[in-house]
Amino acid sequence: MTRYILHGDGDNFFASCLIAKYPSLRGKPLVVGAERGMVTALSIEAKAIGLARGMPIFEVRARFPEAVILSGDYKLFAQVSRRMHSLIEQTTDAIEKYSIDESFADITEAIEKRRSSPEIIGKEIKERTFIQLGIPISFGIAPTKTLAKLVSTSSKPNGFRVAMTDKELSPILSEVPIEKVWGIGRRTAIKLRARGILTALELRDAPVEILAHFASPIIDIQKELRGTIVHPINKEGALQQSMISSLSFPATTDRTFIHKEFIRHIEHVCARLRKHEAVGRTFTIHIKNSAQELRSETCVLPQHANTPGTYIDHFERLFTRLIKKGERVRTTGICISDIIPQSAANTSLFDHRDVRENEIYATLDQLHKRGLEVKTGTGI
DNA sequence: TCTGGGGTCCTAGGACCC
DNA sequence: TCTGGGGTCCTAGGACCC
Repeated sequence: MTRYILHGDGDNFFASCLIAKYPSLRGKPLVVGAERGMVTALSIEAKAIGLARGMPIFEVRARFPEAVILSGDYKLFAQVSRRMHSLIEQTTDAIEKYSIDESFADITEAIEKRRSSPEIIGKEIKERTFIQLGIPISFGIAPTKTLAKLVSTSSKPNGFRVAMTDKELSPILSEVPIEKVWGIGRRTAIKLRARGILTALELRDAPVEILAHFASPIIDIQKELRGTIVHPINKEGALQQSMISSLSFPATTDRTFIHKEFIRHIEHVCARLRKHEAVGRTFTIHIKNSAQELRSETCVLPQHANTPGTYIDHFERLFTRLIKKGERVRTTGICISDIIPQSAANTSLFDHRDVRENEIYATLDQLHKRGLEVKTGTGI
């Protein structure tokens, strides 16, 4: 049975949030990203004068003195994001928060229950979010997530569009270059183009023989473009599969500094694990050097854990293997995966030190919750 | 000890997304 | 064009077991 899938996507989300909070910014060429030294978001006016994402901030200052340059306010963005999500949730609980400024929702039941239409229900959501949040969000309604994303994008800026039939969808798909289709990146686009597939419409209508040369994700995308759901709505609730912390700095060969950065990453991710009452087991550390090469080392812990001491024990071995003498390092990062709920971990296997460490960190987390700043060292 | 086949975990990296 | 931080999923070789 055909479903009505809604996709909501904030327009220039970071810039729009800041404009909603500081109305005096409205109409100005606003650039967000001062804290990273790089443009991460732009207002419409900033795009109009030729600014683009990824541009270094020093270049913006030099070439566009009229631009207003701000740092991102990630607490504000997260807050607006949560509200956007909960406003859609008033219509259906079959909702997936896909990213900070995007949500998918299945509004089929809402339409049936109220004997209504996708146009009416969708418009309601659109108006509700615009009035409550004061930021433009574009919405698209189509039979699958892949199609809904293309439809919402085609409706920008501040748009709303329903496209359920071939007749409605084909003209939209014919305007979409192949690399703009969700899941098709630069590499795959090159291969598809080599076989004469240039648009979303051409991918939808491509014969099986041609797609046989490609891996299954492409076949899935084609199904979605044809209106068959391959990627269902993922409701909230599941734990993340991995947690990452990484940070860049001016390239250095200072091993002590690099080491300290890693320890901070470990403490950071462990704190997040504990916040989610989760534990992880697969531990990867990575660096990027001045030649932009990315290298990593991985190990699997004997048991799941969420306190720094356990990770630091294994970290020393990985660190020695990873860092070459005299290498100029500009990014360090760690990733903890194989994440499961703490309750599902076999705590009876914890050794005594783990138990002790867990108690200590539980106390620290409690203090932290009460707003007391607690500085931890490098684990126990 | 080698020969063979099959399964699973570990590890490193790639491609893609926002 | 790889700027930057946080994610997902897939692949392929090697280790190790039966």
